[in-house]
Amino acid sequence: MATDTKQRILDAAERLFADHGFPATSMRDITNEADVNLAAVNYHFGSKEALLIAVIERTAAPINRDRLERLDALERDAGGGPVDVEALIRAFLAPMFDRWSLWGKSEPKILKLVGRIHAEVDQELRAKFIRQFDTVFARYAVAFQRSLPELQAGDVHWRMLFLVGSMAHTMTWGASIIATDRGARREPGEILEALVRFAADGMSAPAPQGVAVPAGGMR
Amino acid sequence: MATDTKQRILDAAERLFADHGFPATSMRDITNEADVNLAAVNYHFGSKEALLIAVIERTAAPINRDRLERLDALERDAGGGPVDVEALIRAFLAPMFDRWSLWGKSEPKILKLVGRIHAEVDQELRAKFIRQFDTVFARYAVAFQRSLPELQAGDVHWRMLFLVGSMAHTMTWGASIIATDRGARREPGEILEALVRFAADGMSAPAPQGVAVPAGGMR
DNA sequence: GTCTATATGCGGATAGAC
DNA sequence: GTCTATCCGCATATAGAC
Repeated sequence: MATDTKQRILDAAERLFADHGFPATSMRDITNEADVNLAAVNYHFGSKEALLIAVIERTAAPINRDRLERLDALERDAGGGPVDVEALIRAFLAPMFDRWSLWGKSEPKILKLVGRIHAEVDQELRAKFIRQFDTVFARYAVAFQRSLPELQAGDVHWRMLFLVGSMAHTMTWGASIIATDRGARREPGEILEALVRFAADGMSAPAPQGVAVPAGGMR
Repeated sequence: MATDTKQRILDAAERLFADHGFPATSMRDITNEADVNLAAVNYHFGSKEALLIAVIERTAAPINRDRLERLDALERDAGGGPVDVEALIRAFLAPMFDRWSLWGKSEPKILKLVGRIHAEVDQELRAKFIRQFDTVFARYAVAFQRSLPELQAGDVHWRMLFLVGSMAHTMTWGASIIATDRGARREPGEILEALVRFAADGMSAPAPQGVAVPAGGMR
């Protein structure tokens, strides 16, 4: 069963990379967990790094495709006009939370891993598969700019960085918070809505006053 | 020069841990960078892990002390009443950004590392020095709850997670964005204010409607 | 396709001379 | 306190039998 072996390796790698990170996970860890032979990884994928890329591809690619499709739909409906900021944020975030929901009770390792990708991986390696994310980021940046015309492009970028940070951190640590913190138990859908609310108000906050204040406020 | 050797090891470790992460950085990398002997690390610190803790202590401890002092001051001024949310957020964030400013033009490796700590480090290791952060988090959670009484405690926790995520991500990736993205160049103080604005509006967003809505809004 | 056995190198840590 | 030399285990990767 060749495909089964490949799948089991991918599943195990996903779990372990998510829990311990890429550098801290050895191929022996992976092959033990997957209950396959050590040599199987190199046979099927070529190298540990190639395995990581395969894992990422399997998980991140559909999410990013989904993000772009939702953005397309929103822009089509808006007919060239600005899209509602909250809808924009939801379109960006929902593809990740949807997959969390799909996993039901079990921990969303996929997302923890995707969260890690944003935060952990070394710059050079990151660049290899962040290409697709950069495309998504750029498309959304344009859309946000159109919906928030009073903001400078740089301000939009920074606020999007804040948004991505909230998302990545939530994906990485959200599950363990749910596990430990009694009163903070929430369904993925509720967390999504909480984050959408938080980010929508943050994104729509008034633009920073430049150096040239119209006199009155300062001093 | 014994103390000099210790300092150089700490400086080099800080740089390398920040850039490549803890597991991916070898002691040989560190001692080469610091231009000291390989054995010096174990002589002065005992182990690689103990070195990481020493690095963290040197950087994170003052930041967290600062956070608590600012919170004390705010609560003293408020005389038992609720503290302004924006002031609360600024008190939490400013200690990190202040240190960024202190570094002037050079990259704030310290902060990138602190950002990584929140995102990368393995749960068990993390627990060792996150104690102090947990204290800070808990104190601020109480203060936020008092300032946002319409929110449930769990909602406050989640929003604080979003806030921490924005901060950590900004610390980890902010410098490289400044370096690459022309129009996004900002002073640390400006980024702080941008993040305060973003998070203050996010934190103060309306509470999520529970299941029992007073009829009228939905449908 | 899957296995065992092994090549080869890097990892953290230490012994012991100076 | 600082150095060299070295232990020893684990890392990735591969050769070659089945």
